[in-house]
Amino acid sequence: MLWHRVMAQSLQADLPDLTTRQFALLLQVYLAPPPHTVRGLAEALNMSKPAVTRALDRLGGLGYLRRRTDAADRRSVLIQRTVKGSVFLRDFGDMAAEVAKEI
Amino acid sequence: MLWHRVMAQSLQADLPDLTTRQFALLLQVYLAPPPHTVRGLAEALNMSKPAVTRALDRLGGLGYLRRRTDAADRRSVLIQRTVKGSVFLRDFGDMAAEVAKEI
DNA sequence: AGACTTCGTTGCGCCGACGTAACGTTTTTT
DNA sequence: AAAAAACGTTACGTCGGCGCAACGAAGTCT
Repeated sequence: MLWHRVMAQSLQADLPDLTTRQFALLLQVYLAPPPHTVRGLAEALNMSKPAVTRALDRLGGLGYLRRRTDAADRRSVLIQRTVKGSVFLRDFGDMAAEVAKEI
Repeated sequence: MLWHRVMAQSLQADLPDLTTRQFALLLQVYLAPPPHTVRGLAEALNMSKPAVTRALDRLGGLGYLRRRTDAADRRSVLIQRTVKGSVFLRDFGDMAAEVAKEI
């Protein structure tokens, strides 16, 4: 019910409209233990590597996470969390909690 | 945490990948008081009418809701719930509840 | 009855995300 | 040192959803 209100309001406010994959990727980075690489994320979420790359472009552009080349293996890119992403997910978690309460 | 697992599993299993708008529309139909018309949904969710029409095509194709021409005003189309849609949202609600518990 | 309004849908061009394949860079193997 | 492999990105064509505009069908007004 509140979830519904938040989604409706999210559309009304023209908030960032994330794809299912983009959202799943965000959750994976924040809720699964690091380190996170492009390849690892692609396997975990059954996405192609290019799809992960583009989702990272999008989420990075929104400031929800950051890329960082691995010092130990310069081929790899490590995905890191950001304050802005944490806030975004915190808000979403609160919403889910209130939804659960009303059911 | 469980939400995250479900989304990840949803991708793994190639479950229907709903747009934010499609999902919001589904929630609106199931959680807001009827009757639901195309125009009403468009206003409530800040979507254009064609967007609503096509979202209904998609969700109807999945069996998550049904169209029904209004007997009183044959111009209007009433959007109705289905068992399949109820089950889908029930599962999603359970997921949200467990997410909330783990936080 | 005829003009006008309202409802949902369809046609059109556009933009974003997708997967496959190819690429440059870095590391590992022999 | 040369060859092979691994990592992430980019190029390319395709598909789906979007908004705007136009349409047919149905109801309302005078």
